[in-house]
Amino acid sequence: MAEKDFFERVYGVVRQVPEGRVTTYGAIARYLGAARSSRMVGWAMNNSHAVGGVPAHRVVNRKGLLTGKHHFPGTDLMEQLLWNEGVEVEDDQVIHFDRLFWDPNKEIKQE
DNA sequence: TCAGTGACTGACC
DNA sequence: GGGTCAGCCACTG
Repeated sequence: MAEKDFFERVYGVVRQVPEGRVTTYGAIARYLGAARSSRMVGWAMNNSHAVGGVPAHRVVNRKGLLTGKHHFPGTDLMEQLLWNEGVEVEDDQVIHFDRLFWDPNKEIKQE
């Protein structure tokens, strides 16, 4: 893969997340070879609004918790977006997270 | 320049 | 098995 910015790689991975699926900060960080820099993934999401086209609502923490929902314009926008894609959310947590989890390491795993 | 903070995670007790 | 600690890197005051 080309030597793109760390953020660009994060965005690239998030954009590849299929509709109705979710992934985690850790999975993305691991895919980028920075498993211990998962916070940077979260930071990238914080900046994703400036880039646009990044379904940040499909990115949750490893527990399937919508930890970043408060960073969305609407209080429940993140949850609404997930519901709109067929992802069930309850108590700020993705239901059947294990089933909906989309691992870039397994789905992409190339380059 | 230094110190604090954050949309996280894994290890340790 | 649940709470605590440290590591990671970038940004802000």
